Amino acid sequence: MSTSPKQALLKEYALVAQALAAPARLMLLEQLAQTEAAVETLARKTGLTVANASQHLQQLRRAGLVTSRRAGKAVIYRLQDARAITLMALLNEVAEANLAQVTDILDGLYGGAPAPEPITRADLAERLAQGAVTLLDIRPEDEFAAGHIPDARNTTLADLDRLLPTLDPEAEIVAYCRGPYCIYAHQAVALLRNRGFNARRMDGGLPQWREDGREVWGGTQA
Amino acid sequence: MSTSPKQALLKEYALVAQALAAPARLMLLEQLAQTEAAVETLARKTGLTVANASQHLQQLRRAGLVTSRRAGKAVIYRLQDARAITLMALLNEVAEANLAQVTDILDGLYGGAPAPEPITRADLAERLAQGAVTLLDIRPEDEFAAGHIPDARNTTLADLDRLLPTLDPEAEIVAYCRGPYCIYAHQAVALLRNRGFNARRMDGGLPQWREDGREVWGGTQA
DNA sequence: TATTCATTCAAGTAATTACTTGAATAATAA
DNA sequence: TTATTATTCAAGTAATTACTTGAATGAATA
Repeated sequence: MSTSPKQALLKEYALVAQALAAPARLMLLEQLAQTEAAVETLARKTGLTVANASQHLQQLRRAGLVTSRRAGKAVIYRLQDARAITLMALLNEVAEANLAQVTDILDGLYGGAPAPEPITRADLAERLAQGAVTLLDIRPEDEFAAGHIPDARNTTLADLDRLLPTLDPEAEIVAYCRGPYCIYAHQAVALLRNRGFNARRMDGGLPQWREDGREVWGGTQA
Repeated sequence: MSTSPKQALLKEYALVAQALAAPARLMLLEQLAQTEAAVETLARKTGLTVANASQHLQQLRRAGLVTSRRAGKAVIYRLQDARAITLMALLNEVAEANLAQVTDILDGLYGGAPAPEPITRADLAERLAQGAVTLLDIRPEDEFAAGHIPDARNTTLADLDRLLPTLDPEAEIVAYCRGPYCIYAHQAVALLRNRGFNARRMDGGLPQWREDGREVWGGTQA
């Protein structure tokens, strides 16, 4: 009886925010926003040790953001609350709008030039329907396989050079990757613009496209 | 050059989440969502020491959520990014949806009965237009003066008893306070229902009503 | 049953965080 | 100028956090 209900509630809300307050956990959530996955997979993708990833995932679970189930020897984690995606996007928006460091880093990806405005998902959907864009999915093959925007071509950054000769120099190119934290799409756009292509980034990534309720090809995520 | 751009960006996003990850700072933000205020005022309202409040406010400023300006001897803090209000509401939603402790505490406010469903702001606006509801603003007088929902009557919890005889026992009563973290409205509704009144809580508080773009009376907040 | 593999637990360390106290700064008023 | 008031700064302490390492658990396979 030492804490008031108000104090107790605030502590719970802070617990949710706390879960989002470490780079390691943001990486894990970004990964889980693509598709559910086992601990070992998540650890490998994020560069964390397995024990460390496990502990972070448990913290996310305590905050109600993810759940887990056993599948044989493995434990599969998945997003429990879709609001996690919205929360992550908001953190990104607040940081981009108010923190000079963030715009500096993003400009740095374009060699110091200001980052070009992204195309909105609504505009992209329209231009895709007209067949007016070449869409590139800059994520590892397994994430592409687990779900991607219709008609997107999958390539990693490393393989992008090889793809260049097959791209129409006149066409509009749009690149996307995991979401607002992912810099692959930025890097792809920077490279393409350097080679004279008309390239832009999609605002957000696949999780946001999915959240919009738009069509997704591949995968079986509920 | 020891950190990649990705790492650096994640650290900034985590900084924003970190700002929300302490009960003290959530209280300050809740207060700032009512109206801008000086450090001493915020410290008094939240029960923090002045030095401690000042330090928390500086942390919120570093995260880009608030700004400050000098006004004579005082320093006035105010919300810098309206997304802070959305973020706080989302933390509340995630916690209510997924953390058993939270529903337990909320039910506790009603003596163990499940917390009654709140009325949405849209529904409330409609019923207010019909003159079909008595609306109670359960916040301190100064916050009411700084802005409130049209036609609301201001009362503190302590004074509610005295107000009871003037309330129509047949009328529908709606109570609201500071926002999703504020429990005054819960407590007022619990008391009113105990006395046989037909009372409900409004979903969210004044900041959410304002965010909706609805009319607000009093105050001069931009 | 014993072995293997994936995950979690437990203990330890270094770093960070919240809060306190008292002094320093900044603007106003006497 | 000196005094007053509001805020910030600086230093110290206790508590918490992230990460590592190695052992323990749980489920599947040989």
